[in-house]
Amino acid sequence: MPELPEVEVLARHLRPALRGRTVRGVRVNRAKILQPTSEREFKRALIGTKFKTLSRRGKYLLFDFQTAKKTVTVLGHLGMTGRMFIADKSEPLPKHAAVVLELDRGNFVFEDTRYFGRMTLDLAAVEKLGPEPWDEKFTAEIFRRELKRSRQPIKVKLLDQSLIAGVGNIYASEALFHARISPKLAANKLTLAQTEKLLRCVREVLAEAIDCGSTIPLNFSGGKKTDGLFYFGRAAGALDFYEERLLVYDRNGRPCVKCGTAVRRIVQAARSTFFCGRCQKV
DNA sequence: CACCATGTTCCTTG
DNA sequence: CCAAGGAACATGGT
Repeated sequence: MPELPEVEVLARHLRPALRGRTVRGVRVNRAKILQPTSEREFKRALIGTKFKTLSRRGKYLLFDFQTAKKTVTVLGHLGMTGRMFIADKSEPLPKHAAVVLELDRGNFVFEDTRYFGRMTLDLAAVEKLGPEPWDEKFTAEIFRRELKRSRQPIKVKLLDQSLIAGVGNIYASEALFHARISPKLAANKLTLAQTEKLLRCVREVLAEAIDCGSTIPLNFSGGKKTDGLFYFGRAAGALDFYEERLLVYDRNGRPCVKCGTAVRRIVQAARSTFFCGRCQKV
């Protein structure tokens, strides 16, 4: 479930659920998820600590746990299929529960079928991130200056987390559609006006997704497939609510909502891109 | 069997 | 040194 909006919504749900909780024990079913932190190191650092705060940076979650002496920060990333939720201790763990924090009340479960996610004490990844989309210092001028250095298609650059943090494959296509810019346009060819518009659209698309997700009472504790997958309504077979919000993503061959032309799917940097060849000319 | 999937990192090539 | 492309990671859905 992982792009910036989903991670932000998850953080908002987890924060109150973790408030005041203490870590009594830690279970690791997939040590790979912790690397480069070792299982022993991870357990020793966390057992006995108390949850303090949770923040988001790009698609990463930063959990602060506290002992009398110091703060321990855990970096979480959902990869492609990761989910995090608080479950009653009586509930059976899902098949791919990678890490479980046994709390004084309930379990914090990190489940990830493909195990691409992370739960680690190594914070190096966040230091490589570019600015948050809403960072006021991240102006269109600065954005454009960075884009000038690359001839890669703009869609591919939007996925570069060191350029701007949090945009993923779905919202990259969506933002470009909103901005009426072709995903194939070379990054260094964007005009300042286009760059301004794109930055505005990235912000709008992400903000809208956060709003939308935040209004939904996610049930993270259940085993249902749809839990937490709020933007994947179609694949999860539910919520047409979402379907309407994604205007091009995963809509290959279906009519563009603005002009009726069939939405196209192309492959860029080994990832699907969806766009309208008529609305997104340049 | 084939192909697809919300992400990141590492390796190679130029 | 950098940019760019592709494979790898691991599992499941269609």
